Amino acid sequence: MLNNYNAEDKVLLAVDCIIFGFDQEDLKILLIKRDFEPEKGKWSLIGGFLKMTETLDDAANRILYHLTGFDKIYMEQLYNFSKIDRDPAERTLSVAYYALINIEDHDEKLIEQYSAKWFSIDEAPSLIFDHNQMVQKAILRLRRRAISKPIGFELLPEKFTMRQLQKLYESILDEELDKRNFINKINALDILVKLEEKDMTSSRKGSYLYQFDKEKYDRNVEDGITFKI
Amino acid sequence: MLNNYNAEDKVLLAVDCIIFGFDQEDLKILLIKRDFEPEKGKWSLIGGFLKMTETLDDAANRILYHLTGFDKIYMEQLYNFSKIDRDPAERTLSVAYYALINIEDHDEKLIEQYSAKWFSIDEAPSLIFDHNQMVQKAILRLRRRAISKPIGFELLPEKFTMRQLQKLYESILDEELDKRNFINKINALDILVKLEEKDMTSSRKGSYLYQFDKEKYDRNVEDGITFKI
DNA sequence: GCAAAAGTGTTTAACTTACACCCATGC
DNA sequence: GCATGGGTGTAAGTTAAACACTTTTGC
Repeated sequence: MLNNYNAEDKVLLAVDCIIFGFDQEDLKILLIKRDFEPEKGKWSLIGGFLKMTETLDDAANRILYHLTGFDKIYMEQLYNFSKIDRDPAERTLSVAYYALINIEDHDEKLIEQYSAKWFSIDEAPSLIFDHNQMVQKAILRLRRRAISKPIGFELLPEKFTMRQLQKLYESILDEELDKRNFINKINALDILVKLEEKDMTSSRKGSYLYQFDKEKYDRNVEDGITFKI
Repeated sequence: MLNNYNAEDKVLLAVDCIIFGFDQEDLKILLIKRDFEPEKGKWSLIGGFLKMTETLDDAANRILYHLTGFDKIYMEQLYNFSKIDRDPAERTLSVAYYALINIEDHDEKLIEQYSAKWFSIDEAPSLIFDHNQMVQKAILRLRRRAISKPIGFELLPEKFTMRQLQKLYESILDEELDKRNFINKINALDILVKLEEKDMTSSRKGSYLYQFDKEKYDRNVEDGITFKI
């Protein structure tokens, strides 16, 4: 270990974002067509480079804001990828972040402008560099989060039906869940408010809308109390 | 997002290691007295800077090897800390790794040479920069790992008693466990071999020694099958 | 009236927890 | 013979899993 910082190597540090969305059917990720070399024209995660004056969280937020027009998105640092030649152009490390956004909220113009597109997880194209690996790791992390705390409301509209919530969990976990057991578990958590309103778009009978209640959540789920879907 | 790598900022990237050990009583971490500025003379995690020619895992291994004389240690990347002024001398990011080593195996000479010392988790001194935060995060991660897979054999000698294993888990989780329930759960995993030998140092009756069986482990626990202590 | 999705409880099985006594040995 | 830590099983409680029928309403 040296005591002279000047003698040390400096590196380029990228931040790449796995942006998850949900369209009431499938879990999706937002990808862009890369418009510069290397690998121009191929699909890629959205990313950018860390600036001297920002933290990694700042950088991830900045990058996301540029593409989607939103800040205050749920976001979490995933892993630092550091294979020597992961970027053929130059030695670059990349810190992957994953983010959850409500697919209906984003600004379509911005997305067009960046040639971005939503892909279902299983239909996503092959990506540049180690981005496929990043996505895989992000899915696993999301899955682990999802079974231990009620994450994922960020992926739904403000008001949603139980069925939508269940479908979201099914697509995150990639398995079917029992309707009654699911509802019982969610209700046991006591973190939602049932509204008077019904959603009439998906059935003749209509289904009650629910809303996530942050206060209830903090009261009932904080302190790392976990549940199991 | 720019398309010219040269215009981007480069940063110093440190790797800091939280080294866990276990002395049959307490969970410990290995700290060093820093012998250079800034913060010379204060306690710190062991660390170093990433070199152009190595991955983060390489760097963490190199740093650990220098201090302990061991390679092939269990190690896992924890998080990338990036607060702007975390190092007052210069903008530096740090990727924290945590490692588990058998406290009896390490090379004491090397440790003396670096003025390193083992501290019980609750008696550790205040550390430089954001190193306390790193340690906290590492403990939480270790705890989460410990309850979901039988990690931690790296912290024990090759042959160990059930009591030792239980004490290790108790010190990781910072709670007392029931002796019978613990043994039943561990046995249910079927990943240990019970030896004929007994350890006579801790009681007159002596207690059977066990050994971790990698093959059994792979056969019975692989595929992310988790358990709960 | 019928198709399509919504809503609702109970029984069974699995797992987790709590708990207390005898054993072997060295001194 | 007694003090010390080692070893062992069961019953009760809790949690998770499996399961099917009725309701509403637009067409």
